Amino acid sequence: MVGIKDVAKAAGVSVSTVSNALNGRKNVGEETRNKILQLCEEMQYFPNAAGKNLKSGTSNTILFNFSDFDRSFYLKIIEGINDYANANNFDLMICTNKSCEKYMRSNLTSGCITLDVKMGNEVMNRAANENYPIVVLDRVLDNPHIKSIVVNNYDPMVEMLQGVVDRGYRRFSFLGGLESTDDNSERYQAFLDVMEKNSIPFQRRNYYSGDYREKSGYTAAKIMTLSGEVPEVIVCANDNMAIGAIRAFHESGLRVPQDVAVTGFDDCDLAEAMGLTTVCIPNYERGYMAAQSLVDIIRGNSDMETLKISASIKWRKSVWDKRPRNMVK
Amino acid sequence: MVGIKDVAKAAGVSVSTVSNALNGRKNVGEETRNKILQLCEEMQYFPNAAGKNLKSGTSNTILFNFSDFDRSFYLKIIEGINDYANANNFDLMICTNKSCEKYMRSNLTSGCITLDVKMGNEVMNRAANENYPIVVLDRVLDNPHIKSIVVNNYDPMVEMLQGVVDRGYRRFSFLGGLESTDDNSERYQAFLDVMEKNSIPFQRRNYYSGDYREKSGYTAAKIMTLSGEVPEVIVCANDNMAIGAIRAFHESGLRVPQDVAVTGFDDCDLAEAMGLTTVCIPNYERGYMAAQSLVDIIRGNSDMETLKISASIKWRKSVWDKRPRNMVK
DNA sequence: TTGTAGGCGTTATCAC
DNA sequence: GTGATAACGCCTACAA
Repeated sequence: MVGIKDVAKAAGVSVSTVSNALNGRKNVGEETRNKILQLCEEMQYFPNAAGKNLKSGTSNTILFNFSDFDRSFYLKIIEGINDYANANNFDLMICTNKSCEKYMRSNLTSGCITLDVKMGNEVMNRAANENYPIVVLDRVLDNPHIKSIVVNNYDPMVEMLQGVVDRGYRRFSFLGGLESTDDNSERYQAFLDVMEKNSIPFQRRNYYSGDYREKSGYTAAKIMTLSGEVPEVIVCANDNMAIGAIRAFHESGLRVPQDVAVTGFDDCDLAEAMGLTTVCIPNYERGYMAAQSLVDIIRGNSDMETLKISASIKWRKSVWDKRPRNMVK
Repeated sequence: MVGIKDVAKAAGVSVSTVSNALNGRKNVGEETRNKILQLCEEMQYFPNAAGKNLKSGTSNTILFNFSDFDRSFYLKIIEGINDYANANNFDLMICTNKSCEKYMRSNLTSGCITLDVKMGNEVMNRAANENYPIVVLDRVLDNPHIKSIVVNNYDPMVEMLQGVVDRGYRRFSFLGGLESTDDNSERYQAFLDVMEKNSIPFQRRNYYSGDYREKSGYTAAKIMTLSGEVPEVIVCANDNMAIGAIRAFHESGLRVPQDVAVTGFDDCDLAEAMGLTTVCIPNYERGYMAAQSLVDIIRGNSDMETLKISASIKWRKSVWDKRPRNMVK
């Protein structure tokens, strides 16, 4: 590995002159600078990030952390982050839960965006400080150096479910996601409130527990069909589980929506193709805004208020209108 | 930021003793060790990766580089890499093209896996050496420190297209991907060879240029419909473009496969849902094998032979059997 | 305009 | 068992 020292020796100057030349400082003679730059080229010198960061303590790099490879919208979020970062001269580094703390707590990065159920609150609270801001998605933390960006789950869920009720559905089941997540609580609360508002009785045994993954939706739906407890509509806490459920119903010979309707949440790629009625979360924009917030904070413009972003409803064929005059459609 | 030095001061010992204690060396007294460990806990000490790497020159970390957020199979590849890395005590760090060279050339990582059309060969050739191996997917490079893992495009493409011919199709169009890629050349060559073998004339004007993205497939299909040059079947160099084409055909009122059949390549998530006939690349396994190869090389077991992995065909409803007796189906 | 020296956080070597 | 001390590659006063 060729370092600044080797270049200095080759150029017959000191290391500081090389450093100055490379960093575009003006206290270097025209001739010297050219010679150094040319040598760097020839010798294939490349600055070592470790050494650089260690000294300067600054990196212009943002870290993104995730650990769930099942949900393709992560790519959209990364794309949003990447676009904002690139446009603002920040580098992007991505890691999974396992090595996240390592990169947060070593001036290799200037701040972190995290969207990872496996990431513990303690880890974030330990890492965040006035020099290291964190933006967390889908979770609200009470820490002056951590900004939250959450989706407004409640309102669109209420709106969608009221629409389902209005279309004539009465017998509901709910398929929940990870119960430790705020997302799941809010979506479930919205569900309960709509039930109550419309005086539709709901029994806890019609709540099925899932983990947001397709397989858990599949399993839940299998259980329903085997036990003969298939509802008129199954409301899922996310699309993946809804898709798993649809697959299970199809395998059991049940038609969606004729025999059972299904709703999701997220609007993932597959949702459109499968005709799933769902709530659309603007993921690219979420990533972009997260990066924007983080860079703002790094630059000292600290708005740490929780940001709530809104979502919209996509009506598709997994729910139809049960009311008589529309049956034909 | 609390460092080893602060802990040493608090414990009333020297920095070397703290370092020794933390790294589990046996030349530290039982009592001293306990006191140090407890202090680290209390003071929330966390080792700084930059300092560590700078000194040790080793990192047990593998780098993955990609830049295309349009293709969801990247998540599967990442998952494969992550699983192998975790199981073998390697950390995973992911970056996009922009900052890749920085992380390759600064002992923060021990090797790199790259799958990125934007990554230039020169960059890889500069970075790879006996201490820094690279595994590159979908590209073959002539460099003793770079191992290639490629998909056998040719054989499954020939097999699939022969099947299409056997089903009675004769008027073909080909929708190509980025022409600089080996993948595209091989897939196209397979196409040409099947045409020739079956004495089906193919004119170059029925080759449409795309860039692997959905939009380019959409555009190409729009052009076909508008110019009235819709073939019996359109063979696409990947799924994304095939999906774009299907969308365009549907918008123009054409049915798939009744009015026009479509084939893809990749077997992305959407392919199954949309019923696209395609070639299935085992992505999780690809990622896993790439990580395995890289770790092997890092550990000195250097098999640098190009690895060719095979793919399988998925017959779905975007191609049906045109021959009379099966028309009904 | 250029060079010297100290330090960023860590580990390794070698005295004690 | 423990502690100085010198590196690793780079940057930045400050001195020349």
